[in-house]
Amino acid sequence: MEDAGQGIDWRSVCPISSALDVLGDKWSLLIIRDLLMHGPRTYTQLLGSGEHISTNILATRLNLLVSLKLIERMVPDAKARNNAFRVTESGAALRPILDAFAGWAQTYLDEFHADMLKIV
Amino acid sequence: MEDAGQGIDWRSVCPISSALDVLGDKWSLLIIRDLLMHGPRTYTQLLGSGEHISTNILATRLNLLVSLKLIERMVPDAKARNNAFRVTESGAALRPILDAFAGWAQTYLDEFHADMLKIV
DNA sequence: CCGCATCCGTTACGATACTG
DNA sequence: CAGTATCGTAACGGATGCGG
Repeated sequence: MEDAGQGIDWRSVCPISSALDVLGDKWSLLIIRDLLMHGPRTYTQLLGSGEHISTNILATRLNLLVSLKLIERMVPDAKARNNAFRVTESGAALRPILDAFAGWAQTYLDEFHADMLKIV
Repeated sequence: MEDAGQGIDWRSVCPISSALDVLGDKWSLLIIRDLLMHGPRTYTQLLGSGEHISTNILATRLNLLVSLKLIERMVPDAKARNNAFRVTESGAALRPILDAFAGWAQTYLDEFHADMLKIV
């Protein structure tokens, strides 16, 4: 499958809306988070990441993120086994956004989620 | 319904994960965007916003965002008719994140979505 | 074993009709 | 105007199977 933006139904021409068409789900940004925090990680390593994503969802998300070039395989033309994923420039550019989400949550979600980590 | 964080199943203690437990969907941040761009807006005005959210989804999201204090009604104890929603401090604090999403999309989604607005 | 794909029950979403 | 009720569809989530 060599499609790219075809997989996405862009709701409008608004850039914010378009960003959410790609990242507006519960898993994509967590995958990016794991790759940014730990460096390259394999499929199985990503499966073990704290929150519990199921196998089919992870595979689907990884394919989408690869097709949109937010992440890539370390060895492009090797077989999947132990061929870790890493962020591209596009994915790495999301780091400030993830940091901002963390700060926002610590400030404004504290009263609703007392167990949340205070320092990252 | 006077619940708050009970409505949310927090997946982990990670602040990023927790932020996405609240905002990790296709509509919540778009509602915040509309309120930040246009100021207070009524239910019907929000319904008319470019992307087409359906009535039940909007009502559900508004209730969740109110319960988590990201938005509030202009006149707390008045009836719903013409009682617009506005962002609280919590919701307003998301403005830099939305701006960052816009910039990211314009830079990295351009090749997949040529019609996207270049300037906001 | 690792990296998925498939099957299937459950949940969320989305469009439309309808109500106070 | 501001929602709720209903119902069909799509996405999710867990279990399992299977090739390399």
